[in-house]
Amino acid sequence: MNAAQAGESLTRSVEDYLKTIYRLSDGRPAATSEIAQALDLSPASVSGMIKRLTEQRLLDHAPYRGAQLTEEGRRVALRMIRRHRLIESYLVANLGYSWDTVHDEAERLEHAVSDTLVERMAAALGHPTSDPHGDPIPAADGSMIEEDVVPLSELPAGVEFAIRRVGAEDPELLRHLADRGLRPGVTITVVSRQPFNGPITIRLATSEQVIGSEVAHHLLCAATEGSVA
Amino acid sequence: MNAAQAGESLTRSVEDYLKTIYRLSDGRPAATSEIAQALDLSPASVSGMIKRLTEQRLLDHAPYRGAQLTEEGRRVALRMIRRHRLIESYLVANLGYSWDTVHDEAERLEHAVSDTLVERMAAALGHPTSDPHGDPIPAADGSMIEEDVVPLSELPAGVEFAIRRVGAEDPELLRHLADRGLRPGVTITVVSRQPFNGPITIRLATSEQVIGSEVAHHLLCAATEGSVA
DNA sequence: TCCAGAGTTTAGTGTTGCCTAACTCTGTGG
DNA sequence: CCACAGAGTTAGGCAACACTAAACTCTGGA
Repeated sequence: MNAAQAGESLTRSVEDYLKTIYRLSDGRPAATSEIAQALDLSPASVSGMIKRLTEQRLLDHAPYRGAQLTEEGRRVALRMIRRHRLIESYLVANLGYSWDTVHDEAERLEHAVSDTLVERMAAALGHPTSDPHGDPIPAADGSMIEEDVVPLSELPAGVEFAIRRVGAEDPELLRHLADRGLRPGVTITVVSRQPFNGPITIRLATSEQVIGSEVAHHLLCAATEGSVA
Repeated sequence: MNAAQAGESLTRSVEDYLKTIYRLSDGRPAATSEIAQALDLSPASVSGMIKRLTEQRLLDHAPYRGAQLTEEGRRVALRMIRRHRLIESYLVANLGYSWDTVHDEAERLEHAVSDTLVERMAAALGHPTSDPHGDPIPAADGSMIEEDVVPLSELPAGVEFAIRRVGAEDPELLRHLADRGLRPGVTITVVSRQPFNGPITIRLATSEQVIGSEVAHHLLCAATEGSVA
């Protein structure tokens, strides 16, 4: 018997740790210092929590080797991500939030909503598969389809692509992008690119834009249906 | 400078204490044991919290004499009650909740939502003044109009009244009432009443019902427009 | 291969908020 | 008018989580 299956509610802290470790682990274990930085805590605090979570079988941990989610830990993390993204979607669709302001609200609500409420919101939205930033919403069973995407900064010129996801939370950046019509679903073509990470010129349906490479990094794209496979 | 004005967030516990003490105080201070019973905590824990809240100027407390909200404490309590009732209203109106299931969900959400979200929900509902149970929703400035009501158990026979509020949280009782069409807004007339707290017969628009005095206690009524003042 | 610095863990504290056990106060009945 | 039941408080613990300071371990470069 483990904590989550026993229906014991995990604390907000625990949920945040697991979510963060999920985000940081890309196959490899997450380093203590990485986690500390992401959560704005001291490494010592993280070390302590890692120990507790390892005892609860939510993490696997070898000292000095970083931490990795167990199957159960991953389950919890994906549940939190599902909640977060569905809440963001709901707030944008029904309560007048814009994509640059939903994050903080969802961050708090994700720890408070019941499964029932999450599923009601999902149903009200027609069971969406991605959130306002284009990030995929894990299914209730924990499965998630991660589309292959390429940062706009690495796109070849002259080929049509669609923006799929915007990998950013910073409200200012998000507003900057929204002002320029750069959102998931929008079709773009790189016209030209300057060397040394210089600005990139792209064509949208009705305009041309010049954007910096920093910004272009956050625009994750995939080939459109119509383009060459 | 006090805690709430400084924008420091109060803990969930503190918010619950203040809300409970508001509910229990009817002019008089709330007894430690009353609070303990309401929150399902030991009297010792409550004593400790009362001390801390008194230091924070959220309560006035004379040892062995119970606790009372300060102006600031009342402000916090009313804010929580506003949140709770608006959340309940929103969930019932927009997310398929029924009045017997909303309480627990609202109980958790009220601590997590931002003022922005609460006000968006209020706006989406058209700024309602009462929740699904008929309880008045405090205004954003903390003002609340408490209508004078009389329990159905004490109503005179033969005069038309309207159910205004249902003073109960118990889901079973709420379902029992809903099944019989006994909700806020419904017009009723007491037909007869048996002595010794016996059952009461009431007439509704299209039916007659016999209800126990226990249940009748929770149905809070007021004279209808049309009836004699 | 060794060692310096980066990274990690341990040790010791503080806060919140809960508990039980033991004590103290209050008010009422005899 | 005083003792005693019961309400209220204090004392002492514990668990979760955070911190700083100090000790330890790992690794890469000379």
